Amino acid sequence: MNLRSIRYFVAVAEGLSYSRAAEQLNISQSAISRQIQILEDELGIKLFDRFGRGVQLTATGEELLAESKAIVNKVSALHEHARELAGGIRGVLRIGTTPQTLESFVAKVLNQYRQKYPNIAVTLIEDGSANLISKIEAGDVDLAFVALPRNSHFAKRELFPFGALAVLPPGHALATRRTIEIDELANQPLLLLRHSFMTRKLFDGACALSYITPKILVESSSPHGLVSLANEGHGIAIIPSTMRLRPNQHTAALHYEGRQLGLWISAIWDNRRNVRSLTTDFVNLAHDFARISYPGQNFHFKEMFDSASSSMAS
Amino acid sequence: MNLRSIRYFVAVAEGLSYSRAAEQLNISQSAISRQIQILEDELGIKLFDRFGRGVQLTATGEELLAESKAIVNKVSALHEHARELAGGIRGVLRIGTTPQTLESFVAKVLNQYRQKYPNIAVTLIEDGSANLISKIEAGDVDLAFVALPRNSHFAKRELFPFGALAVLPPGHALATRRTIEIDELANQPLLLLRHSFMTRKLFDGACALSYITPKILVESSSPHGLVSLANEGHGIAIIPSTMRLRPNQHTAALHYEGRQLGLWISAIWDNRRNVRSLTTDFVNLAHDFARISYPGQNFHFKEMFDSASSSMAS
DNA sequence: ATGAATGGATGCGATAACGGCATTGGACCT
DNA sequence: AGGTCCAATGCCGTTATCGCATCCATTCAT
Repeated sequence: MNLRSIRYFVAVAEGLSYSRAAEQLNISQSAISRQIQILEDELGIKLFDRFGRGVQLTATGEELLAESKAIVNKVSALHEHARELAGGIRGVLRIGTTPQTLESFVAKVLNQYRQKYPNIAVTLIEDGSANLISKIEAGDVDLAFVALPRNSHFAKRELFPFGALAVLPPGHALATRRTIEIDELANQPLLLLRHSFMTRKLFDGACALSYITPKILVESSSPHGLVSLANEGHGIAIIPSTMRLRPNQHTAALHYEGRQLGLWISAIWDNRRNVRSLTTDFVNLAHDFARISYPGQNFHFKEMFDSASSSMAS
Repeated sequence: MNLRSIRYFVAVAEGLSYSRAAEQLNISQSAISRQIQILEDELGIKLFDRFGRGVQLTATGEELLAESKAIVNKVSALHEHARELAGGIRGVLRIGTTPQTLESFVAKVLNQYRQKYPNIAVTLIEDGSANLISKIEAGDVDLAFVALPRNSHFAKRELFPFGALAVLPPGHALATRRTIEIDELANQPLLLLRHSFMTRKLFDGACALSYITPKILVESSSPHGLVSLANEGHGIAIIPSTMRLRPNQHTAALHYEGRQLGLWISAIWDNRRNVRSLTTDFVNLAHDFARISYPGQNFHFKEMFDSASSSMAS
């Protein structure tokens, strides 16, 4: 069964004439005649009664007409839908982020994006970095915002740096410093995030490389909680620079061997898959946004930001 | 846009493999590959991501899959529906009859028909003979039961004779007769049906040919009413032999020049149109039914019945 | 009644669509 | 590295489809 014959059938049934239908479809009348015959043979049914003057739908033809119209319409709808998707006019964009990045960055970009492309439904999936990378791999999300390991094969675009900050209790010996070396924290009571946080991974990595075993006082999933504890003098909190803090909150950047302990947050996606314009649009928007403002930009990362290129590497 | 490519797309999407889909559809893998490419080009959309190992639906492909499946299913349904219609398993049969024929004959045949073909919906259209013939002409009904004029070009099958009966008041001079010639009614007060009734038309025709102007006492649309009036002695009622009467009701057959005044009730249809098996089935049933019993068969029409052929003339 | 006009059917040849086979090329596994 | 799996592609035969011209039946007008 062919769509062409169904289309012709509907055209003829609506115009009640082979010739008219042919004209309307910009084909010859013989083509119509043949296709209708093919359809009739295939279905084993007479669709039209032929008179000298014109044709007329049979009772069975009448019954099948509604269904046929529906099919033709459905196909048109499919085509239209596809065209919209191709133009990125409509669709679903699935974005994965960590809760922190969502709050501090993605949410703002998303606002702009929604204004610019109101017909695109964005689905946000919150998860840890590692899980997000799996989701990219599996195709469950189109795009993720994570700090990417260096050996990853995904396409990425670096957006902004984030680093580990130390929040020092008021009056602490290090409270006046703007930067702190990892070694200096060796014997300090520490307030740390859980292992699922990229900040914690960075910190653990630096400790391991420095042969330091940190004194962990508290391990929490709440950066804000750690900051409170620090302010009350319980210890030094290690938090991501992307956190939104009180303006007068004193912090120091964590360094390892004189270099800022941090990574680039990137938009990453899978170039082996079809990359839609929806996706690149979002990435571009995020990139432009990060050039102007990004979370934690007041925390001395200018040099990191300037040094790194932001290219569409694969 | 071609149905074939949509089918292939669905098959691949469900099996998540070109080769598997090809095997399932009994075609080569290359055919699949091409059709998917054609579809992708046509829609301007990537439907699958190609990896070294297999393929995977893109997000857009996912979105279009549901619609595509729906289309494939709709087409299957159409095909199935058509197949049923072709086999006469299902469908709508539109039958036109006069109210009298309906009550006395068609209703009984219809009962049998419904038992035999329970899935066929029968629509009954009641109307006068002339209107029914127009409806056949226009294709508004598939089949009609009427007394057909001799010059009609429709296909017909003669079912049973019907004739004009005279109902005589008790004690009337002609009350013992079994047959009455038209001339004998010349000066009798008559109880007649309206002109829309075939019986009346026959009677009027015979009167005209006999140069008789009948004395019309009552003109009614109710045969039963006429019979009542006749029994009360108001005059002679002229009614169709198809009427159901009390067993002891005395009647005489009306003759014109020695011949029974009557016609054949036929099933008629338009052979220029597609004639479905539903229709011929009903005709055959009606014919078989009439061989065994028909309304008014106890009124001396055996010779008429035997003399006429019942062929599928066009 | 007869010829013109209308409208669908059909034979024929050109062409596009389609499928199969064999082969290529990339990714993955061992 | 070699083998395997799987999709892509070049080549070629087959089928589907179309347009043109023509035919045929019916209808309409003169």
